[in-house]
Amino acid sequence: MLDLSFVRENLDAVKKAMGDRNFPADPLERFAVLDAERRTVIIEADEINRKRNLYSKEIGLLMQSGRRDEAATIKAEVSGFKERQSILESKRDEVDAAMTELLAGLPNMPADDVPVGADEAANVEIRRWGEPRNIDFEIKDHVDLGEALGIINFERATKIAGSRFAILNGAGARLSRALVNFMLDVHTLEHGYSETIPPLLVNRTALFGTNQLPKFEEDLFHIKDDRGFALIPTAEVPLTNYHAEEILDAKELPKYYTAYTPCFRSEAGSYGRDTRGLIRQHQFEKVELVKICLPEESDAEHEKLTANAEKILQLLELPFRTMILSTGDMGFGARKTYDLEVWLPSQNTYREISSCSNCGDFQARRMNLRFRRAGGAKPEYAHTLNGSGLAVGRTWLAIIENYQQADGSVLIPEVLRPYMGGMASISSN
RNA sequence: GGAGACGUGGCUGAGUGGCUGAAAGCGGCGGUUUGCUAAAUCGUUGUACCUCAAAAGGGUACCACAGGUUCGAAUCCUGUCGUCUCCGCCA
Repeated sequence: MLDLSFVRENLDAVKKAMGDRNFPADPLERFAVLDAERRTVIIEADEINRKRNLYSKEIGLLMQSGRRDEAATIKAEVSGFKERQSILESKRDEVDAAMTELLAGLPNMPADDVPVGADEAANVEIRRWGEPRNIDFEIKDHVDLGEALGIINFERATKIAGSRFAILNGAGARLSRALVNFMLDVHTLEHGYSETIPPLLVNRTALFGTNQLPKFEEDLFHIKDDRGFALIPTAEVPLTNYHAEEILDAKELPKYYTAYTPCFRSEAGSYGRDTRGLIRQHQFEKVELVKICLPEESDAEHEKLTANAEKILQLLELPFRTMILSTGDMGFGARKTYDLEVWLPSQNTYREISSCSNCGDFQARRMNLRFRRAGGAKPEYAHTLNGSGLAVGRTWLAIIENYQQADGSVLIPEVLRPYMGGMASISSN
């Protein structure tokens, strides 16, 4: 969420940012009016409260000195305030709620070095790692390969749950488990992240904190329960909210958290897209990276976090490229995002496998996550970052496709073999 | 699921209708003392919003959260959420 006085003082810059993001700026047309209205109401409400407090104090004093008649006179007078007071209170609530709604509905300001552009076509490649393998036989995709190997099953998943679900079997399930363990080991043992097993159901407050609410309600699976639970769409939600409403000591920062969790997304509005295979599922596995850090360190931490995710692809020897997303393609809460895209032979292109974002203080303000520098300094909002390290399902299919052999078998990347009990390839016999 | 207790500032913990934004202690910050450290001692120390060109100053709100009673609520009432103890059940 953007700061009220920031928006007030930088209205034109905010409008421009909304435009760059392809975001309708019309909510901002209301801003100045609403802001003025809000202040008018606050001034009048505070003033009437001040008078009431003054009179009430006087009544107390009169009562104590036994002058009950005088007290009663003033009492009668103050009673007259009640109606006006309650009108002002409700007006104030109304205006405050409208302002919060307006601000909570605005996306983050893009960082200065984010390319301006309408959509993903304006994303800029900043580096590339590895060479796509030259495959001199007919390339199959992971669905054909996996089904032939008996390690993935879409039909039965559809029978049990529906479309956009998959079942992994045997070596396929084990490969997924191996990937999770491998990723967590690298991030905890080499990159310094603290492993966490968070709740998979979260409340609405947490969802507001990481900006799934109020705008992206329909992307979530909601639990039929009066506590307002939803299934997490990403472990970013529980990990980032971990320190919500806290004031951390600056010395404790940065904090690095990682978690493996299933993630659940309704994929409302993506009906025609990626219907084949494992790319876009209602339920998928992900190892998430989250950092909470000082404002002046977030850019450097963002680079490091992105490098941490890239490291996994390098160790797995999967070719990828790193993109910086344009203003039009960036997520709601991000001020800057790097996407990692892995090479998929079947699509002859690179596809997103990780998204690493610096959210600045945008989420911290929503969840009141602050820190305090040495001594009696005022609390400040921390910066939050998140990234996939990596999406396990997409890594799984990238391995199947990139490591496919002419006979339909699939080699296991060297680093994963210890996690697979020494298995060197998956084949149908 | 049943019964009971509780929820106060960075922390511990007083406070059962007005003089309480809140005692006291710890911690933090500043001063004095000190060769340094430690100790002692004095002062200071919540957050948000409004007002103000700014600062100073002034004001309002906040004692889990949301309502209510009252001229006046941390304190009384109702609901919600959470924590603890005992019983039951369970991975």
